Amino acid sequence: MKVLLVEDSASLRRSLTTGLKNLGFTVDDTADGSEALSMALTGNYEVIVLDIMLPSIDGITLLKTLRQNNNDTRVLLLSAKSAPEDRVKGLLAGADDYLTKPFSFDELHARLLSLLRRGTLRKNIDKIDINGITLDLQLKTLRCNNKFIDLTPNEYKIVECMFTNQNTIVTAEKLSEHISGQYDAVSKNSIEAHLSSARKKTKVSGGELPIHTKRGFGYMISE
Amino acid sequence: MKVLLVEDSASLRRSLTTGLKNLGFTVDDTADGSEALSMALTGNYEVIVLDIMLPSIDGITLLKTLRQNNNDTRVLLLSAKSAPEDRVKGLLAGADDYLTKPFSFDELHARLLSLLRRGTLRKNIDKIDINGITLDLQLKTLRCNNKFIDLTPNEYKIVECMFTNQNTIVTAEKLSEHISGQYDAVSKNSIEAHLSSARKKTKVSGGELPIHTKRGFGYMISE
DNA sequence: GATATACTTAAGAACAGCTTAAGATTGTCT
DNA sequence: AGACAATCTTAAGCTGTTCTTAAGTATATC
Repeated sequence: MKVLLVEDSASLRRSLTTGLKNLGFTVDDTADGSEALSMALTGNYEVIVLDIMLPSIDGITLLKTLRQNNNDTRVLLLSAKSAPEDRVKGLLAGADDYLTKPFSFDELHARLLSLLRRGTLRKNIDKIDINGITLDLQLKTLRCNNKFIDLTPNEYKIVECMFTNQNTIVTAEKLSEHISGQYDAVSKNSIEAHLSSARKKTKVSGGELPIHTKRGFGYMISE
Repeated sequence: MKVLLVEDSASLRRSLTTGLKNLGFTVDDTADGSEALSMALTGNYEVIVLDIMLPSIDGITLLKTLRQNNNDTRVLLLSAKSAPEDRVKGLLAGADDYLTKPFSFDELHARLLSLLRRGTLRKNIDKIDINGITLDLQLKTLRCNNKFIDLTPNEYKIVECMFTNQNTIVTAEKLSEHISGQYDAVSKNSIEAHLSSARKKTKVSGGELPIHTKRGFGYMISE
């Protein structure tokens, strides 16, 4: 698991490097912005931990340049600023997560793991295929045996949420939130009804929706 | 916003207490470790500011005990030592942040705010392996010899509680509370039945649950 | 070996999830 | 605005699973 650490404080850089190496990561590090950029573009890293304050090129500019070059390595920004507008600016520039100094090493570790776990990259993937059932995120449709399956908006959102969260248990509450944007706006029974309908439609087309019920816990797509 | 301040120096304790109260926090304070522990377990605090050097129980031990009791109140450690290994030790024991004496009051303030703001991420371990039996906290499942063992919700919760409290005797009452969230909602016999079933299921998969009965006291996972 | 404690099993009660259909809501078209 | 279609929500019945209880069996400790 290759990590690039870009941080200009020598002591912090050193302690993070050793900490991450102890956890089994392969770590390259640099203090310099322009060096970091060339490393990022060529080094094939899983994650970049990027400080905003840097000599030669600042972190935000570096990140933007990276994204303009269609590089979608996941980036975790480090910053001394905690103002919400800075956070927003960082995320708009294409950061995947944001951590404010001072932070605990454990928190950095936790966030790195969560970034690495996120199977799907931020950049526009447009199709997800699972066992011959294809979800087209652009066309908002499901395909199976070359037949298009028409889903209603809520049915689609349920399937989308499941397809983008493989190997994770997704609770009914989470699906509800994904549908409406608010907590608990859509009842559990309503979700059951939508899912039931979506399953039926795929069955009619000769397929089977790979969404499995983990009774008592939620739903899951595995493998 | 309730804060528990644990600090044995009377003058520092007094000045921090008044300072925090002026900032609008509700502050309880104590100089004694064992008193602090009982307060922490019952007082429902948002944050605990904890000095390491204390009479009766030291801060690290206190913190570990707290975490063993599944209490995940955020903890900011105070220490006179600045050596990185002390910092690491504190964070490993379950601290959320670490501050070295001497510190400015503004810095304490800033860190408290940052602790309160962030959703506690410390609990992000997702797998626990004991003697070849792996508990997956994400997938809510148990693995053994590469076979998945499906547990019912209550069986899972019992195993989870035991796996996250190694080297500690866990009473039936505690398991009951972990299952239901309330005191004494699930009978002892019911827990025995669930545990029996979980043990049977692992045996069928060719393994053995490492949960041992401490007759008269409760259950324990050792080593 | 007696006794208390823990384990196992089986049966009924309670519950979670699925399905269907009916009523409510929303949006669109004339 | 009113009518119509599509979609969403809710309720009710059904099924299979899980939980609890209780009675019988096993086991540790004295």
